[in-house]
Amino acid sequence: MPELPEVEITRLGVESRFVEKCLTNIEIRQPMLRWPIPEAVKQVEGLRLESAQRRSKYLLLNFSAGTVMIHLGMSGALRIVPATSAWQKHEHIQWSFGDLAMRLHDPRRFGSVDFLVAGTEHARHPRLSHLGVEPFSEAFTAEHLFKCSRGRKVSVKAFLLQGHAVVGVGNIYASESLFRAGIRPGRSASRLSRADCAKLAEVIKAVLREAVEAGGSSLRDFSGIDGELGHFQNQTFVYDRQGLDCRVCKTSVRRIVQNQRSSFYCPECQKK
DNA sequence: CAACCGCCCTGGGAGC
DNA sequence: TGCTCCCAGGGCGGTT
Repeated sequence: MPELPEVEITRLGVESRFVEKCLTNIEIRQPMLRWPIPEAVKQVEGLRLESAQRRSKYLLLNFSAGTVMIHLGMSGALRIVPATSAWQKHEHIQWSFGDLAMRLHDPRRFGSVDFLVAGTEHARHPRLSHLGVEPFSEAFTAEHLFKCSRGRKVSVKAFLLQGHAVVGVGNIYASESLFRAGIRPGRSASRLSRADCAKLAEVIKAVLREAVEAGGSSLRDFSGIDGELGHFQNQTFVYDRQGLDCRVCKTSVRRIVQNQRSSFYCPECQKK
């Protein structure tokens, strides 16, 4: 399930392989993903990939004519393949850089491919304009989290997932961060103290950084562009561990459902 | 605006 | 063995 660390792993892979290379061909096999892939993505054919950026969970591939914006949804991954190799099931689009190509593999097709014409600021794109701050940026502080959570009656878990305050924290890393901060997922965001926010900001950065170092989480579908699996899922404290002993205090980990989504927590370690 | 819910999609697992 | 049902969940759109 691609969250920020998985997208970052993918970005690093694309950057190391294809930046400065010429995108020789684009082939769309399944134009209908989350939204239809716009014809305009073809405009970058024949151009050099200038840089690979990430904003939230979006991968931004910059060319002189514009930016290709890729979202991996919840089952997407980019794969490196020889440009002429046979299409595999669930591979929807191919970007060839000479003999080597990159394909989007996404069984559930919750991912998307969009195009931003050059000259439009990334931040002004409707999908990007309402996003919160990047967790690794200087703007992500305890005070920022505190301010954003004022008046927010939603649970702190839902608050983190919304991405209005900070982006990139999905279901796995929200549960893990709240565990490390000792905060129950069901607690109202509005009731977080300054100290809670300080702790939460600190552990979110740590969890995400550790996940990037672990190559991300490969629970079901995710792998890096060379097929390498992440191993963060083996070191989670609570995520997907309902009924198992808490790694810290041996209490049984609980699973609850919030906003139709699973949350995991230790009732002993998370009392706040 | 906030809160909430339904929907998109497929594979995998449980239960019968 | 195969069927049916349910679940995984990010993000958007509609409603209250």
